[in-house]
This record gives sequence, C-alpha cells and structure tokens, in this order.
Amino acid sequence: MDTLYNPRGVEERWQQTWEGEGLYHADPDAPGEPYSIALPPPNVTGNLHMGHALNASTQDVLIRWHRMRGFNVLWQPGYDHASISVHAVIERQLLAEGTNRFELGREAFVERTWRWLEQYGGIIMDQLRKLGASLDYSRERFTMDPEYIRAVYRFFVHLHERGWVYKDNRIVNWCPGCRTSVSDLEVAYRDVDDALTTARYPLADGSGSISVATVRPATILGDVAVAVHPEDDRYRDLVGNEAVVPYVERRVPIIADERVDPSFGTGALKITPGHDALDFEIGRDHDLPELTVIGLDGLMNQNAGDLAGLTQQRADERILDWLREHDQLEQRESYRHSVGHCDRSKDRIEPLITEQWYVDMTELAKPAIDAIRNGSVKFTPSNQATVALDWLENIRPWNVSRQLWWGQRIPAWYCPNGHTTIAETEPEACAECGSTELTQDEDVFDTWFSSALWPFATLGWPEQTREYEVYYPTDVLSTARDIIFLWVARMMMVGQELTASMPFHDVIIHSLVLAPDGRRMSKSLGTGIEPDEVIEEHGADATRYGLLKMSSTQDVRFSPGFIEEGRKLANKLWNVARLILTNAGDTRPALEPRDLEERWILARLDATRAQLEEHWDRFEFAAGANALYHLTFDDFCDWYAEAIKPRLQDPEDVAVRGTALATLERLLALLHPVMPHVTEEIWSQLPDREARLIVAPWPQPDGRFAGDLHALDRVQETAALFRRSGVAANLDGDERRIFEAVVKPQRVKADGDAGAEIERLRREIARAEGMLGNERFVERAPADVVEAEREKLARYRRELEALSG
RNA sequence: GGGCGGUUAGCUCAGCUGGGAGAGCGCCGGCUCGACAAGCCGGAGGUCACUGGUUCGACCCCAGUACCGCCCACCA
Repeated sequence: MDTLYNPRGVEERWQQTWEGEGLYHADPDAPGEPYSIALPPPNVTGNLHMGHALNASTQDVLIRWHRMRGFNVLWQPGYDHASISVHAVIERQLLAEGTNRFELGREAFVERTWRWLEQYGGIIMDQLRKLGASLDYSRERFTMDPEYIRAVYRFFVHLHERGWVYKDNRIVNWCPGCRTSVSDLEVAYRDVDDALTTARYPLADGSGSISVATVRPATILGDVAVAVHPEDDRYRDLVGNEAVVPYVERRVPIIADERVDPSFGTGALKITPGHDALDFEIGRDHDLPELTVIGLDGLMNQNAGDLAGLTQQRADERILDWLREHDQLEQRESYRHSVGHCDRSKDRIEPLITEQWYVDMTELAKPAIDAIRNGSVKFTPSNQATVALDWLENIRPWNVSRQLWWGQRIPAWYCPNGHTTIAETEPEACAECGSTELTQDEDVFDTWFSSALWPFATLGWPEQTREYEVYYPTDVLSTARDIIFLWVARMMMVGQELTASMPFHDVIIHSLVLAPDGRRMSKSLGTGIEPDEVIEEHGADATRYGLLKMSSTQDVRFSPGFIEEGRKLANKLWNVARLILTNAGDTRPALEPRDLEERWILARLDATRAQLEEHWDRFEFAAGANALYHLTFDDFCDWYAEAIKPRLQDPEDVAVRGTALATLERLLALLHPVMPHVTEEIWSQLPDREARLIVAPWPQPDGRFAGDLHALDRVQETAALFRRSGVAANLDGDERRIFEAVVKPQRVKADGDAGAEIERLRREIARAEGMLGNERFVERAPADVVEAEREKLARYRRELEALSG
C-alpha cells in the first residue's frame, strides 16, 4: 500500500461502481420515507463552475446522509435549455460564418441548435459525476423534452383560463444584439461615461424658451411633450403652453407631472414615450402619442425622416450640429450615469415599445408571500426571506415572450379574422370563428417560464405519476442568491397554483464563491478557477470538503487552503486505516471496549454524530466539515490511535483490534457524506464487507459511553498541563496509562522548567479571584456562572499546588 | 434613493441565546518514534474597524461614524 493516498483512479472507480450498481437510482416503490431534491438545472451549454460545485457538494451531503438514514432518496438532475444563452452561442457561430439567424431561417436554426447540443452540450452531468454527486443520472430531464413542453403548455393554458394572460404593447428592455426583449431582472446596470446635453426648446408663442437635458440627442426626434414638476415655480406659468421640438420643429404640449425631479438638470424633462420607460409611463397617463424613431436593430427608423438608417451616434452628431447652428445648444458636459446592459450579449439595452405576452402576477404572489410569512417555506440564511418578500410584495406583470427561436414556442394561434386561440395542442380551427387558416405565434417563452415548473414537471406532472406522488413536494432547494427572483420565488408562486403545494419547504441560499482576489470569478476577467482542475489536482473528496468549508453564509473568496485541508484529511484517514488494517490480521470488527481511550473514542464518535445531525439539519456545512476534521485528526488519530498503538501489535489482544475496526467503521460512516470516495475505498478493505458504505446505515445514538467524554477531557486537561509544564502532576490508573502511551513519547520538554506554567496559573487565579471579589458580580450574575468561576479557581489552585510541588 | 451583508492573528475564515479570543495555512523551535515529513510535539502572533451607550461583565446587544461588497429602484 502506498503511504500517500492517491484519489486518482479510486474516485472514478467508485463513481462507476455506485452508478453501475444502481445505488444512485431512485425507486418510488422502495421502502423509506421519501426525501428529494431537484438540482437547479444548469444551462445545457454551460460548464461546471465553482458555484455549481459548491452547491452540488452541499446537496450531496444531504442526499447521502438521508440515503444512509434509510430515506427513499431522489436527487433529480437535468438541464435548462437556456434560450437566450444558446442563441448567443449559435449566433456567434453564424456571425463568424458571415451569416445570421434570419438568413438561415427558423427551422434550420433550431435544427442546427439541436445538432450542436448533441455534440457539445450537456457536459455538466459528467463533471458532477467526477465530483461524486450521487444524482439519479438515469432520470436526467431537459426543459425541451416533449413531456416537459407539454407541462409548459398546460401551465400557459391554465394561466389563460384564470384570465391572467394578456398581450400588451408596452415599453420593454430590448436587446438589439439578441433581437429580443429581456426582463428587468436580466438587465445589468453599469456606469457609463456620457455627455449630458442641455437643449433649448423655443416656446410656440415666441415668448421665450424652455431647456431640457438629455444624454441621447437622437431621441429628441421622438419627443412628444415637455414635462415639469407641478410645484415648480419656475415653470408653473408655462404648463399648458407649447414648445417646439428642435430639428423636427414639432409643437408639443408642456405638461405637469409629479414624477419629474425638479432638482435634476433644468428641472424640465423632454418626454419620449417610445424610448424611455419613465417617459412611457408619463405618456400613457397623459394620453400622449407614442412615437418610435429607433428600430429593433438599434438604427434610426423611417420616423426619423432624413436621419433614417443612421446609427444613433451619427444621428446624435447631426442633431447636435443642428442645435449649434440654431443656437439652441445651451450646454454639453461630461456625465457619468448608469445604463442598462443585456446580461447575455452585453449590448446596451434599448427601451422600445413592442407587443409582448404578459402574465398578471398579483394573485400568484399571494400564497408565496404567505408561505414565507408563516414559515412553511424557510430560508437559510433567514434574512434572504426578506429579499424575496420585498420582491413578491411589489410584483409586476411578467413579460413571458421572447423574440427568439430556441425555446418552447408560445401555444397561441391566430386566424385571419384577428382571433387568438390558446391551446395545449395545435387546434384544428379557430376557437371563435372556426377558420382553419391558423398561424402560430412566432415567439418562445422566457427561459424562466419553463424552469418555474422544474420541481414537478421533472416528475411527470401534469400526469399523476408514481414519482410525482412519492417525491413531490421536494424537501430542499439549494441555490445561489442571484436567482431568488428569477427562479425561486417563481417556483413558489407557480407550484402553489398548479400543485396546491409549495414545491419545497427549505430554501438554502449558499455563499457566492469569489476569486482569491475578491473579484467575481469569471472567465472574461481571467479570475475563474475550474472545479475540474481542482478535482484533477486534489481529488473530488478534497474538493468537496474544501467547498463545504467555504459554504458559510457570507460570500467567500476561493481559498486553496481549504482544499489542501481536505486533501490532508483524506490522507490522514487513509493512513490511520492502514495502521489498523495492517495490524488487524484476521480479526473481525467487534465492539469490545475495555480501556478508557476505547470507551472515550466511542463517546467522541457518538457525540460528533449528534453534532453532525444538528449541523446537517441546519445546513451548517462548514461547521459539519470542521467537526469531522477534528474528530479524525485530534480525537481518532492523535489520541485514540496513538493510545492503542502499543496494544495493536500484541497478538493476545484481539479485542483492541476488533474495537479499532469497529470504531473505524463508525468514523467512515460519519465521514461518508462529505468524503464518499476515500471512505468507501477503505470500507471495502475491511473484513466481511457485504454492503457498500454508500448504503450502509448511519450510526445510531449510543448512550452507553456518555460518561466517558468527561473522563477523557480530564485526561486531556491533565496531559496538556503536563506538556506545558514538563512537571508530573499526580496521575493514576487510566490517566497514568494513557499518559505513558500518548503524552510521554511525544513529550519533548525535559522535566524541570515549570516557571511559565506557574505564571499562567497565577494570572488565572488572580483573574478569578478578582471576579469573585466583585460583590456585584456575585450578587447579580447567574448562580451557575458564579459557581463555575469558583470551580475554576479551585482547579487552578490545585494545579498550581501540584506544580509547585 | 432604499435594502442586505462585511470589517476578528501575516493570509482565508469560524466564533450559536452576553461570562476565560479560535481553526487551517504561514512563521519560529524541537522530533531520521515502524500509519502518515502531505507527519508529530511545542511556541510566537490579536486595542475583535472607530465612537458612545446598556450591563456586575460586551467580539456579541443598542445608537452613531468610517471604509468594503452585493441586491433592488423610472435619475432625463
């Protein structure tokens, strides 16, 4: 046997064995209480990043732990079709080939996408396998599966029947690069250096002028009004008057609206409903025309007259020239402000008026709000619930249509008479006039519209499958913060509406893994660290352990140190197993504890078991991993194994070896959810292995050794005193024996110099005496605290006495 | 403009309902002890961001300040 644990080969072998023997497979008819988690479906085009790996590690701990505890476990894998991301990929390819999707055509584009995905998509499941994630890979689902699309259609028809679906012509975030609308949540605001132009608009009656500010002079062509705040004395008299829009010389009304900020710029706002969200709202409320001068391609359109076809930048220049020539350019200053950009393509978002499908969310939000308020869905950490609540309480209509081709095409059909038929399957004829000349809506659904169904559509809903009956609702949803609104809140709303149940009762929002320098991990910044590489270098067990240690509630910088710690732990475990196994001979595991250290390690194992149950229950993964580290290193290896080492070689002492094997078994079981591979590998080398560790029972509470913890604490304390002082205290019996076995061989300080320890004890005694001498402390502090202080004082005095001899 | 989080050892981070400041790594000293030098033993190193308050007692609770990060929002 190698002295150094090498995860290479070992891990892959066990991954294949577990999956091959069907141990990942969920059988709804198997015994045990169901426990299920739906893996947040990664993008089908994506690569496993550190966030995925962390999230999968925490979920796998829960899954493996429950599996060992006899639950009927399902961990559901699958992919999201990631409509807009896939478009970005394919369209980039097309661009490189000198063409675009419009030239290619819809059918060919979709066909090409499928082909591309077959070849390059869906690699994350293999990456998860390498992490040891015990998903039921045989149940992989895809949001573009025919069954899944049927569920999506059922959902849409259901919303329509409820009367919550409508089409509207409103201003939306338009991405000129992707040629589609995107949701508010997918717009990222970034500061941009621009110029703020102040332009003078003459009053129509020639009595003067009013000045407005804009960063986009080209939109002046779309102005339909000038607005001021109703309380603004500077302009009060002008309201009701008319101003003349530069360049196009159009007369537009001057109106009053409270949404105008009188302190910004000149305090007067040009109203361009076609190209600004606020202006759109004001325009609607004042019944203003909606004039569009920029097209879906981001270029000036035919309404821009002689500027049609120009880029906005060119149009800006032409307008500025005009303003200069007519002495209406009052000011131009540099200006930094935040501008929306498309999350996917990074293009500047263009607010445009387009016709889209919307879902009214007001009724859907209510049960989700209740569920958070009454705790039937619990967030960890709990403050994330507030974030979700705020959003739900200010819910806005959901624009669910996207002008893309890759996705579930909206099941709405139009007839020549202007009727719309919404149905789960393609209708024969128009529901209203019977016309058979039907054309289907060109748009597809927002990606999140289909992922909102994930926890139950993957189980076969709307069919009442056995899986759906058994595994739904799921238990836990674990994900990152950035998709609380996009996904988590929507699953809650939709789940309640369609299944009359919240899709899960616990939501874990795990930490964001930042690059070591504190920046976001990203390929483009060059700050990404790939889980694949970490696994390759240190092994999956070490990676899992390290990620768990990083999974505390706040965001954390990726630190290789935690992975190293995991590797050390795996190696340590491997070696202590080697110590026990090479001495075991033909001994069988048998719990026959006799000496103090044997009873004590059983007490430690049991106490840690209880601790772990609490940590896993509360989703405190870092604390659980830490408890395992110290159990293995400090308790099992440095104390227990050192103490029994002399006895292991004694051929007469069968009991110590049997007990060592039995305690090792327990240690392996406790470690398994975190480090499945190395534990299974060692487990397989133990004598009489029938079942795999992955399905071995979780150790049961054992009160027999409860008293022994205290006994060894005493030994440890005494030994620590020993090491510090180098002077023998009064030891007898077990304490003396353990001292001889563990402390003495390690002790390096020669007998003698106890000065430093005596100093320390004197300081402690002075501190305790000070506290107990404080009347108010003795009177007001809780009795047990005072009592504890008295005991400490007594102990310090005894120790001091022992040392001073 | 709102909201949330952070500031603890050289580094990355723990520290639960107030009661002797912790871990890992790094650093220093000592161990060629038959599981492990990717090891073992010992040690140094901290005004718990700052100010004030509550309390017998504050890293912890309260108020405020500074800096850092994230989220939400219709700043032309």
